[in-house]
Order: sequence, then structure tokens, then C-alpha cells
Amino acid sequence: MKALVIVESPTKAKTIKKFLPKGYSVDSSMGHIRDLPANAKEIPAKYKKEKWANIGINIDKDFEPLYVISADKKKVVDKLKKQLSDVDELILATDEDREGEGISWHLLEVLKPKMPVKRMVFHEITEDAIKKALLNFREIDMNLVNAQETRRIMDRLAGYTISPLLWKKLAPGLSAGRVQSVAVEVLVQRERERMRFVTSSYWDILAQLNKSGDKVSFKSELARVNDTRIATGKDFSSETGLLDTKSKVLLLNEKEAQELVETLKSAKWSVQAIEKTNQKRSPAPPFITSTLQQEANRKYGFSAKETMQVAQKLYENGYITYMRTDSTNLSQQAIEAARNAVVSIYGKDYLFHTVRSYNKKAKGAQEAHEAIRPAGNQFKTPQETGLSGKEFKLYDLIWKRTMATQMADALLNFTNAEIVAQNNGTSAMFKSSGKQIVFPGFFRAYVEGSDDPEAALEDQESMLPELFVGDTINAKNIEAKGHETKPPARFTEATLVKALEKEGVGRPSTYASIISTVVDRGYVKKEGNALIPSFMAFAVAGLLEKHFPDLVDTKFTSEMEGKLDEIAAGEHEMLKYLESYFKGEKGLLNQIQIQEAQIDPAEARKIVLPIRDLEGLQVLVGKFGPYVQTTDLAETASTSLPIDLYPGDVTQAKLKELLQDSKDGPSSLGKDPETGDDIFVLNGRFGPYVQVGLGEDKKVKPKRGSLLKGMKPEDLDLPTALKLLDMPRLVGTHPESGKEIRAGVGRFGPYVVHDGTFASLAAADNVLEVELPRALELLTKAANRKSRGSAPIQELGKYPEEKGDEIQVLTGRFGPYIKWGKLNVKIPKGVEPEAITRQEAIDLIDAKK
DNA sequence: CAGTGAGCGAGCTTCCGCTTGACTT
Repeated sequence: MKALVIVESPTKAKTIKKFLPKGYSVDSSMGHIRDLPANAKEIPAKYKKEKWANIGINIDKDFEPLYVISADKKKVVDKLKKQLSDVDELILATDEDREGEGISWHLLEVLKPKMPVKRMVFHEITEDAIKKALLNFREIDMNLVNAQETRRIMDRLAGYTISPLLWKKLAPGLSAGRVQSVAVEVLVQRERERMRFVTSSYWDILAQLNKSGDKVSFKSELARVNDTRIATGKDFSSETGLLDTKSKVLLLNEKEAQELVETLKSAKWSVQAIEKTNQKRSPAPPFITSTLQQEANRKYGFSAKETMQVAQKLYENGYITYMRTDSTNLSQQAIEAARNAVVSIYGKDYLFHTVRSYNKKAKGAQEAHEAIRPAGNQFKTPQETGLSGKEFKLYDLIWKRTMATQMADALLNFTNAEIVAQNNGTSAMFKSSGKQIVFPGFFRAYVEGSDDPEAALEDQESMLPELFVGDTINAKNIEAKGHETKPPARFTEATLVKALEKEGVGRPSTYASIISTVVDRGYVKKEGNALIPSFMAFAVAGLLEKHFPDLVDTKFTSEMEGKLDEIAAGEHEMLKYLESYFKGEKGLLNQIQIQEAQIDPAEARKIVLPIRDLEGLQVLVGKFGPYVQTTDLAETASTSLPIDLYPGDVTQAKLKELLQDSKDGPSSLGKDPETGDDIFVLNGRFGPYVQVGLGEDKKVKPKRGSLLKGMKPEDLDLPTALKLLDMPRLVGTHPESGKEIRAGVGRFGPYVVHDGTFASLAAADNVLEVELPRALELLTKAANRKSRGSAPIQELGKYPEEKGDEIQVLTGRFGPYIKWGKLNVKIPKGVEPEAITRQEAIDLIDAKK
């Protein structure tokens, strides 16, 4: 008896193959094998004329979806079909969640097997689990499949009806969807909060104290004056910058704080109260996709995408379990491995007295996989893996976090002391606190947000000397200190993922791509770690809030999930739900028609900015990006905003300045020594640039040069401008060839070039300053790399004979490959590139074609 | 590539979720 088992990922296929009896072959579907057509190219000619072709769902015929197998999935399907002709049984072993069940059903629909079909599910890839699963087959759960299809259809209906409305009302190419629109909304709301924020300042007093006769000093902070609490940042309203008047507080300004310091200098200090408390700390749950992305970002500054790429590598090479998961569950095997390792590395005292399990489910979690942890039933320590760089860092993080879950709680001791200073009727109460780690427990392996647990342990301790009520205290140093309230921070990739996950928006497999989507659509730019929404994001968020409030509300997803759960449980009919969602009185179709008529494009293009005093000025988004316009109808003036100006930086003064600059025309930086013409800094579609003259003579192309990254137009001086105009700049001549070496900025950043060989500059180099020796150094390195990388291992002659392209075997960045004209074919593992024959190479080339 | 805020208008843009391969600078 022969059986074919289909799973979702090739790595998984390889692993479970080991646990299956003889006669079982395993292959993978690589995720979904078919889907609604993504674009016009994917719509079959037969359906092109249908009015629902673009949406890919026949609205009038029970929402029948049009599924297509995309070009890259065609190969997968063909391969599976071929293998199927050779077996007696098909076993569908895709993930046991909504999408996994859907994939199995699609496989069934596409492969149309003639032999018996079974559905197999397992939650961990261990021999036990697989063996058990082989004894417990079930049928495909059509209710679950329906839930998946409903999800798919709803997302398509919303995305492909609302996006076109944005094209008509705002700008072509824009997009809206259940997930991305929530992400944009969240970012815009935070940005508005920041813009409304009014900074306040307050003062407090810090004292360095010590016990009489004791050398060790400790810090103390003013808390109350004559029984009235001192104002801190929390007491201010973020929108007015004024004190929230609810509670009675004392707000000190600089002068008052200094006066108080003087009074305190001759005060009598003594301990008024001491309070000691013990606290336990428990380790965080094992990693899931979202928390891994957050921690890797916090500790190492990895982007979500970077983390997933590194994790994928670790997974493929057998270091960790599956990296796209929403379950914090650890298998029995993992718990045992962790507990054994804890005992052998940290000792028995560090083992938690019993198995610690985490079963709190995240909102909307499907839990088809385990938590992310070191693979196997014996964890390799990070050192034992032999990994390096990012892979080591990420494995280390996962190992530590997993270990910590089975380690003992940490025990902390807190001491809070109240110290009173009295002088001439003024009584000031200071507070000091100390923290001591009584037992580090899991802190030994893992401290959230910290890179080095051992160092963090020391950091966390802040000792107070032994104090008793009534002790006399000396003040060594008393200082007034000013503070300013800060607006809420912008979202980072990590905090955005966290916020979305909390609302159940998005899935582990999509968190990283949500960020790329909103960046690609021009809704968001990444600056350092911060995500900054653009004017277009403000326009889209404004329009959706007003006209499609459901789409930007996080409740939308949770309500949908509720309905999908009902469908999955067989309690609700899929069609009825889709009918009401799309065609009901308040349904999407009706909404689209109403809003189509109602939304005035001219209004929608106006950006609503939460800034006071913007009177007379309006920012709009237009065909060529954001611009500012005066609202005075008698005499309107307008000008584009520079590309690096984002809503968060807008002030009335800035906008006025831009309008004034555009009215005055550009001012000259100075004269070009060659032509005597004026040199201007101008603002173009691609950012600021310098130009000789204003280009009045349309026939002659003026000399131009872009400003380099990070250069500010207002800071530019004439010598720098001349250098920019001269790019790519002559660095010198090569001592051997005598040919010139130039430096410039290209598509991949700053470079030096000599005789057609390019070498990228390092971050520390400056294109405008780079000198000949450094250029030669870089060029020699590049030349060496080139000759090593592209030296062919084998030349196998032309194909077809004589007139075709040469077949070459080469080593590239990703291993050996065959090059034939424009086509590159990877050499399969196990095949020696040195020994490959001409015929084998031709076979591989043909297979690829 | 280059500073505008209106015009002729074919055919296209766009969703979310599951996966890896190709890229050989």
C-alpha cells in the first residue's frame, strides 16, 4: 500500500517523513494552491466580460468564487498530480485551523483523486503525535471550510469595492481593507494625539541623602509639601497642557523650586515611615509570532520582516519549531527538554516546582501550531548550535525565553521609605525606594526587553541602607530639577503588531506584510524605528472614518470572527451571512452606492489637521502629492509641500514660509564660477536638488544635482552645491590603468566607479569627500570579489549547439547554479557542481523552462 | 527623472492569508 501525505510546508514534509511507515511519501502544497484572481492578468479570458470578473466572485449566483491557480502554483499542482497517479491513498495533513482546512478542500477540488482520501491532523511533529494521528483520521470539516471561504469572500468584497472608491475620490492606486485600514487608522489617531499635545513643564526636587554616620548615600525625590502632593507629568491634560483640576496638587515652577531648595538646605531630616514588601515575578509565556517580533525589535532592532526571515532559516535548518503561530502552548516533549536543561545548567533550585503551562488564548487565535521554541526533545544551547550573527541572536532569544518558562519565579524585596524635612513651618516629604532581588529565578535566563540578563540583574537592584523610623538623615546635595511632559510615542513595527494582535486584526503570517503594505501604498514612512503616517494616510483615514466607519473600527474583525465561529460550528449559514453583509439594507453594496454619490472629491482631498491657528490655510492631497493653499478666494496661492514634510511636522509658520518662498521665488546660493549663472536650491518631485539657473531656455537642459540623504536645503552652502552639480565627481586617476575614478550616487546608494567596476561606499564614507586611496581600496576589494564569484566552475558549451547561449556552472551568493543566457537554475542539493554533465545541465534548464 | 493643482482617456490599480523560491550587483 502506498500513500501520499500532503502538508503545507516542505520543511514539515521532511520532518514528518521520518516518522511515517514505509510506503508513505510526503510532499507540500506551499500554502494555498489557488485563490481568487489577484489582478486583471489572472482573470481567465472566458470570464473577462462578466461584470463581476474583477472581484472574482459571482455576486448574483450565491457568491460563487472564481478560483484560479496562479502561475507559480501550477508547478506545485502538476507535481502533486503526478505523484498521486502512483499511490493508493491520499492523506491531507494540512494545519488544523480555518486556513489549513481550506487548503485541504482546495487540494481535493483541484487534484480530484480517484482513490480514498483521509484527513489527518496533529499539533506537534513528534513520532508519538504522528503515530497517533495515523490512527485517528477524520473527514474534511465542511463547516470550517465554509468559514474560511466566507472570510476570503468578505475580505475581497470590502477591499475590491472600497479601494476603487478611493481611486475615484482621492488618487489611483490607493487601497483599503479590513486589516490595513485599521493599521492606518491606529497610526493616524496616534499622530493626531501627538499634534494636539501641548507640552507642560514642572519642577521637582532631588536629594542625595545619607544616614548619620553612614557613608553610603541614596536618592530621594520630593513627593509632598505640607501634605499637598507635587504635580508630576500625569497631572497634566495632554490636550490643553493645563493641570487636570480633579485632584489638588502643587505645581512648582523653577523659581519656587529653587526657593524650596534653599529652605530645605537648613532643614532637619528624619525617617518618617518604612514599608517593606515582597513580590514575585513570573516569566512571560513562550514566544508566538507577534511577541517574537516585538522582542527581536526591542532587543536587537530587527524589523518584523527581518525577524521572520531569520526565523525561517532557523526553522528550515531544524533549530526551532514553526515560526508562524498564535499558540503559547508547549508540547510535553518541549517542557521536558526545558526542565532537564534548567536543572543541568542552572541547578535544581532554579526549576519551577511544577510544569508551568500557558493556556490563555489570544483574541481570534487559531492555535494550529506549538509556541516558537528550540526544536527537538533535547535543546541545543545557543553555543552548541554553532550559529552566528542574527541567527545566533534570535535562537539565543528563543532558547532563553523557553527555558525561563520552566524556571522558578523571581523573588523581589521592595523597601519604600518616607523621609521628612522640616524647617520654619515647611514640611517636605521625600520618597526613596529600594529594590533587592532575593532570588533571581528565571531572571537568570531571561529579562524581557533586556539584552543581557546578568547585567540586567544588577541594574534592577537599587539598594537602600538599613533605615528605621526616627533615624536622622543628612542631606548631601539638594537640587531642583525641571521636567517637560512628552507626547505619546509614535508606533514602531513592534508596538503596532502588538496593538493589532490585541484586537485580533491580522494573523501571524501577515504581521510583517501589513507593514510593507502600508509603506508601499505611501500611507506610512519608516524613520528609524518609528512609523510616521503621511498626508495621504490622513486623507484616507478621514474619508473612511466619515463614510465607512466600520472598516476602521477594530470591532469589525471581532464581529466577523464571531460570525465565522458560528459558521464553523454549523450554527449559521454562510450564504445568509454573505447576503446580509453585502446586499442587506445596511450592506456594503448599498453603502458603496450611497457614498459614491455623497463623497465630494474636493472635500475628501482636504486634510483635517488637529492644529489650531491654521486659519486661512488648507493642506490638500493632489495629483502630485500634498500641497498647501490659501483659503482666501480672492487671491489664492498654493505650493507643493516638500517630500520630507509629514503631517506631524506641520505648523502654521512652516506653511506660511513655504508659501512665501514660492511667491518670492528661489533665492540664489551664489554664482557658478564657470558660467557666472546663479545657483538655486529647488524642490522637485523626487526631493530637493540644486540647479544652475532657472531653466528659462527650455532647449538647454540645466545642470542639476540631487541633495544627498540627510542634507537640509536651508543649510546648503555654495561649495557643497558645486560638488553636487559635479556628480559623479572625479576622484582621481587609477595609477595602473590611467583611467578616471568617479564617485556618485546610484540606485543602490553612493558608489565609486572605475572602468565599469562599481564599488559601494560604506556608511562612514562621504561621497563628496572620498579620496583616491580609499576609492582604490574599495575598488580592489570589489574586483577581487567579482573574479572569485563569477569564475565559472565549468563551461559546458553552447546550447543549442553553436548558435545558443553558453552554459556555465557558477557559484553565487546562494550556492552553485547553472547560468544559461538570462536563465538561472539552482543546482539541486546532493549534486556536485564540479561533476555535473552537459546533459544533466540541459535537463535542468529544460525542466525550468 | 525635476517645480504643476486643468485637460484626451485604453486598461489598470485594489483585499487577506497560506507558503517558498528567485535574486547570483
